[in-house]
Amino acid sequence: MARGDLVAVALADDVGLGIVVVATGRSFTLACDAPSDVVAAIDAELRPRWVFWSIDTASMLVRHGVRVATCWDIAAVHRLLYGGWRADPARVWAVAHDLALDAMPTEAPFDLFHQELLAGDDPEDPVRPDGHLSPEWANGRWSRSVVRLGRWAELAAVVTLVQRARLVEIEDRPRAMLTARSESTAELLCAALAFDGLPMRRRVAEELIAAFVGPRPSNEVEAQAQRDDRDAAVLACVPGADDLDLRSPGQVKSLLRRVGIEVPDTRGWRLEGMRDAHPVVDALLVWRKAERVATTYGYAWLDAHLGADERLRGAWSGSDGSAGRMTASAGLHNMPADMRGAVIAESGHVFVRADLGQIEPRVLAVVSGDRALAAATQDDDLYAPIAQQLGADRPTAKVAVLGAMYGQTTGRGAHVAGRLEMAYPIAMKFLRDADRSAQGSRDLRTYGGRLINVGSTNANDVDEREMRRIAAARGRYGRNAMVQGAAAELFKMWAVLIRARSAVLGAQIVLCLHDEVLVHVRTEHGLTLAALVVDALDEAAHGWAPDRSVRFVADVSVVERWSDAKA
DNA sequence: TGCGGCTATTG
DNA sequence: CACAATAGCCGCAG
Repeated sequence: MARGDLVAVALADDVGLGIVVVATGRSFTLACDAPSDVVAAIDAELRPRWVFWSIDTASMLVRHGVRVATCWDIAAVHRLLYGGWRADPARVWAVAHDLALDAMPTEAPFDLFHQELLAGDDPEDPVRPDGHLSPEWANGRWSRSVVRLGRWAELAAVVTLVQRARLVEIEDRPRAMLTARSESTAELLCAALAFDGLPMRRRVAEELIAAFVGPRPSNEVEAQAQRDDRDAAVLACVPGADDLDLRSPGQVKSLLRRVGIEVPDTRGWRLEGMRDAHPVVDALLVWRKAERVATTYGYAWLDAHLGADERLRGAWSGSDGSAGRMTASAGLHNMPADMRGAVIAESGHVFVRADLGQIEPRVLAVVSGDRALAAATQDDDLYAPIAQQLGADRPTAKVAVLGAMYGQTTGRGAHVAGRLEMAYPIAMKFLRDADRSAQGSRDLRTYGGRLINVGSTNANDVDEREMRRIAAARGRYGRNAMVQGAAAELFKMWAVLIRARSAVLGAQIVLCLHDEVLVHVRTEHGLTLAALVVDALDEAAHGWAPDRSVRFVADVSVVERWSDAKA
């Protein structure tokens, strides 16, 4: 048996850790409430692909100070195979055994009536007579017993085998097994990201916030006074508007109406061009910026998410429920650019920051197999050769390509859509096919094998016009999900390779942002790590798209502040 | 109190 | 201003 095929199941709950190693068809329990150094030793010596039911095990291991190299994350693979987000053991088990989901048992209230109903069940068997998993077991009955632990681990091994078989069976998706592995290992990365946090200097962050909303108020009265001052600056622009509430879109609309500005909504991009129409417009936009900082990225945000060790922590998910991008809470994925100046490497450390250039059109070239588009990716800036091909300027070419990937049908991009179709017919057909499938409520599967669940509309609920509008939106969603999803798969392969290769440098990935990665490392290893990150992209891209006809590029820099790197 | 709408931030 | 996400406040229904 190959080293990588050795399967070890790690299970963890609040009280401890258990391990079962499965080899050549026989399983034997190594330990229950095993010390974490046993896990670490097994990982170092045997390098198994650990099997986890979910990221919870990885998180538990990380909290115990153990970072294993690779894993098979049953929940992550389930999401890949079947789409959506729900992937608890009972559901995964049922799907793996083709059992009806609506017959899935829920945990019975502990009373005599249900005791009666369950009389035929064996509490020591996690599988009920109807084939479903016992909810009691799914909720932790396996813990603190060597025998039950072994039984629970066997089930995980069984599910793993079913999942592997189904990945192989997916027609026309040869990268599915590879994707399942990297999606699994990305869960280990997420567990570490949540634990480690993003270095952020509290004093600097507070200064940046103060620049927008003033010093930290010491009580609620002061906070209210600051709010009132901000509001007054806007309301003073319009006589008699003192009692209007700027936080209410309807009242903002009437505020604007008083100065002769009639708008269907008050979104920033709509008001942007009207700054000259009346002073209140500019005042309102400035107010909105400050209000955003005050409510979402202000002192309360720091207090809630920035630890005493000056690390910003949020919850990480290896894939969202649709196309499969990573998600993060606590503002880690939508922190205003102005706040990035506070993301500063710790003393004696630097960040290696890298982002993939123009990843979506390059990914489109791979997944569609369009040779003409692949040729364009040889350029550092692929929009340059595309513009030349279309006989248009670069901004127009870029808008057209992005519009095709998002499903835009109006505006400047649509103007050259015909020429885009002529120049890159394979890529355009790929997008159109995805659009059409999704419009018809047919599920899609990404290049790496992720199922994209496409909803449907009940014709009774809406009229014909609304029906078409929803179908069109579904088409745009499907079109984009095929590109965005594949890009997410490539990104995660890159990220987990960086994680694996940079472990010897003591490096820590501290942020993943769709096409960008931030790695924290001791200063003396900065340049080595930067080179490693570039090599990792080459390796990931080659494994993902072996024919090498599409070029991927990364912008890499070694910096002390995140904001120093913005290209 | 929960939820949809509006708004803003990011890729 | 199309695709995706998180997140806050308002207004309304229950």
